[in-house]
Amino acid sequence: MPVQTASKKLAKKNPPVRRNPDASRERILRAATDIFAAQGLDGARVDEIATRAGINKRMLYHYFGNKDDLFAAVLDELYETICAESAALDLVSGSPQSGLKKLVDFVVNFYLENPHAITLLNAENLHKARHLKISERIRAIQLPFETMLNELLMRGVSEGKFRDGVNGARLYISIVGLIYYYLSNGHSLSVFFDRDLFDRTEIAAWRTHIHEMVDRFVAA
Amino acid sequence: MPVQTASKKLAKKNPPVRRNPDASRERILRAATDIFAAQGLDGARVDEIATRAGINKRMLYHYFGNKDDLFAAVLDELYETICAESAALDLVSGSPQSGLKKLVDFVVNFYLENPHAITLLNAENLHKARHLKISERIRAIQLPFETMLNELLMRGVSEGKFRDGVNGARLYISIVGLIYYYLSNGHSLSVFFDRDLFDRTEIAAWRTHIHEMVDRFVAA
DNA sequence: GTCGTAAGTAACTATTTGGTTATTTCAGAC
DNA sequence: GTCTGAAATAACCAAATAGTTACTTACGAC
Repeated sequence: MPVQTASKKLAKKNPPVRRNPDASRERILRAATDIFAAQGLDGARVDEIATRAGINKRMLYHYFGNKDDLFAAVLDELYETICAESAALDLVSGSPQSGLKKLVDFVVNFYLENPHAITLLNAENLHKARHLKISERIRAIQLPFETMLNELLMRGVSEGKFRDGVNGARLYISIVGLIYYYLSNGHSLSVFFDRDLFDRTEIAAWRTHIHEMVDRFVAA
Repeated sequence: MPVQTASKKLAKKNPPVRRNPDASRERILRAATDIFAAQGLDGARVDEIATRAGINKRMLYHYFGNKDDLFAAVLDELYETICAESAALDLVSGSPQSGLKKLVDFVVNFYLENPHAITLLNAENLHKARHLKISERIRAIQLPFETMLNELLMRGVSEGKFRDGVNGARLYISIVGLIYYYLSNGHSLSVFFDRDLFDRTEIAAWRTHIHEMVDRFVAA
């Protein structure tokens, strides 16, 4: 109680307490993304998120309701990003082979540049993707991407470059799986295989490896 | 709760309180495996593990020290199992192709039959595999497996079945990655691709898909 | 038999943690 | 100008939770 007199009394040394709802919301989301990614949903601490965001914890509840909904907001943003960036890819200009290369590089780059994504998606799947279930919007963005990929494959077939019968969805899951597992379980794998899989050259070699696998899989 | 009053009151109706240290330890480990797998390291509750194991929480601390060490024990058993079962594979009898098929089926079956493994390994890698770091023993068991796999590949090359230059470790990581990611992120993926990837026929198709990818990757 | 040790139990505690209450203050609408 | 609702803060709370204490009891060695 006696402490408050200071903030109440003098406007002199009082910091103006600038308001900025959008920025506050954004900073909470950024902090939550970092900390949920680093510690998981259960490992993350609301107080730590608030501190990292540099806001009062009460604001976090003000903007996001509760911890679980905050996590859902983080996830939603991630899903949105993945879908939007996938859909924004141009796979049709150029040859089918170069289109496929572009897709592989995009996926590899995405998970290399967004290490958050992996641990967040793991946390989400540990909880059986319960935050995703609702979103019809996701599906709406995802569909064009699937269509585009299948068209790419069909064009490859008609041009005699790809074999027939390759399923687009499965190919996509394979590409993601190859980079995702490598990064997600890289710590274990590095011990098992006695080398640092996060080393630059090792990662570069893995990228080449994925390209090879994909090329050979679709080759006519 | 009301049942326990019996044990407190009279020695007459008192159940003898049979001792069985090995069984107790084992039950704790089983319960811990289940619950760590379902909730993660941070999500799991020590009380819940104790209850599930049907023992007093104090015993858990008696046998395993603390929560983290219990998790380490669970992980250690898992690593041991994976390495032992991998090393026990016989990849040399039969043709190189059938040896490789056997390996793929083993890996796929292992993760299908041990769904625990995936969430446990994810929990471990969220913590940067800090429970694995020590174990030289793991590496000692893993090495023969690597050697066996490389020999299989070399034999395939010399028999003109496989192409040259395929790296055993990378091939293995690819195989695991393909089934692991599919199962680990199946909940998200099922929504994205609007079908139930955990359906029996869907899983069977995925197994075939992995076989195809591997075959085409190593083919001469 | 008896005795020391390990197995087992119930009740407790210090702390952490998600979430609230009570209150103040800024900023834009009118 | 002033008024109202949203933005912001500090202090608080109840429940949950990892880990303990103090004690009892079975069991095998001798």
